[in-house]
Amino acid sequence: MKIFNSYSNQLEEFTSLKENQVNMYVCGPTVYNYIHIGNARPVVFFDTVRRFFEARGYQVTFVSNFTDVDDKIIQKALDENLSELEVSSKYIQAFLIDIEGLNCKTDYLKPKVTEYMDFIIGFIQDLIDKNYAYNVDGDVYFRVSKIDDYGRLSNRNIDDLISGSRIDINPKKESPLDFTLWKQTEVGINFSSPFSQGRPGWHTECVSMIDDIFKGQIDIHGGGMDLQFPHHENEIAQAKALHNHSIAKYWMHNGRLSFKEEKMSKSIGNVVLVKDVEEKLALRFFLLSTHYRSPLNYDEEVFAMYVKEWQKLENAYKTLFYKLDLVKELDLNIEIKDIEIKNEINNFDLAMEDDFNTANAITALQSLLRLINSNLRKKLVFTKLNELLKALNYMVDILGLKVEVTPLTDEDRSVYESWQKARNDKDFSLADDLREKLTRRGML
RNA sequence: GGACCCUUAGCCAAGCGGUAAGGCACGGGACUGCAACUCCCCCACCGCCGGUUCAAAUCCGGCAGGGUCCUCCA
Repeated sequence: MKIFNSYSNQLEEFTSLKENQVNMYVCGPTVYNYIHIGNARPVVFFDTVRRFFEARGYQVTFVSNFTDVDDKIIQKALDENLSELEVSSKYIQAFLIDIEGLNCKTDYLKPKVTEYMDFIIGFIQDLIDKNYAYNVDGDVYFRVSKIDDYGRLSNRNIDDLISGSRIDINPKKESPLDFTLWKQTEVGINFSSPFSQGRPGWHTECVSMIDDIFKGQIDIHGGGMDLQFPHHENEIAQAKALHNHSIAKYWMHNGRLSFKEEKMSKSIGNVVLVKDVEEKLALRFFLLSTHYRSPLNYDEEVFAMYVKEWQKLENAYKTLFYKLDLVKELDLNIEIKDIEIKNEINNFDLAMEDDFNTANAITALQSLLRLINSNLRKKLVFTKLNELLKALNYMVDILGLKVEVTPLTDEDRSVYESWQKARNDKDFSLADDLREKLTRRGML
């Protein structure tokens, strides 16, 4: 399996640090609002990565944090006259509902900054003790100059960064490149520490959590391309300072999602919230339709195409499943022997192994759908149909596009028979009633 | 000012030196009580100009258009 490693800037063969085990961490949301579809891209993508590793038999430990200490949360709390904790827990709930709708697994570790304060403070103290950080009037900064290959992950050199500076220089910092580990403040939620009353900087939370949870280097650290600099660069700097490693063996970054070629942002007013999207799994389909490192552009017409794609998948899945269940021929444990079907699975796997090329994996899925549909209109061969269903389940589980079906009851079966009979008898008004019933049941 | 990326048919999108996958839409067939679903066929010389090569969408250079980032926040 090949993964594009942002740290080395090239495609690398994947080998896990521990056999059959994948430890991965993905930067999670700052919980001060509902998430938009751009926020959903990394969530859906890395959920798919996880699913693929699991399908490959790896034991995956998946961690993604909630940033629940942050200026925006404080602002929101002030605006709505709530506590920061009330704000963050509201949006954590909302986040989990949203991603569940996108069929993302939610059984992962979800550390929160508020629950990690002691550890974060200890982590910062270690940096100070090792002389990688310094305290100026209660603010603690990281001394970037002590890290020799700072900029490696995001591919930039320090001189460019300094000369390219457009922001007023903070006179407290030794160097404009230094970043905040702890900020002294009594505004909003704050904590006591040996440095001052205040709160931690954003860049230090993920690395602290990884340190505590995994106790060492992890396999994969993921997040949006926009986090590469400075956030991930700064995380690496801290890990290098304390542990002399780059946190993760593989760094993965997904491309941004834009809206009609524009950045999706609240100031432009073009935000599409996940909770407002009706066809959630069509959204998942859409998000996986382009390779994860490429930019992805959303607009209603393009999305409508994927709604159609999703429905096509749904139709084929249901028809196949119910055709088999109708005659009690479902066999979910069948072994796939058919060459043609094996071939599609192989194409699917090759695509996923190629740096998670979901676009090509979807092509294999579509090809399988064509095979399914054409077999459904031929004389039914149950072994073949069961093999097709098994293959479909395999792909759809990995992509997280699972279609909901419920096993039929004998009553369902008799309604179906009556429908067939009515059609044969040319009793079309009865047939239409029954068809309506079957459609509502999801069988047609 | 600096760093970097993208440009493939009406639309979405693979491709990474060997002669353009797939999907949607369109058009033509088929299936069908009506409808939906579905099936088959058809549909591009890859932004422009030059270069390298036996061979380029794929490599190099220039031009045009679009986008991202640059020690503030995520």
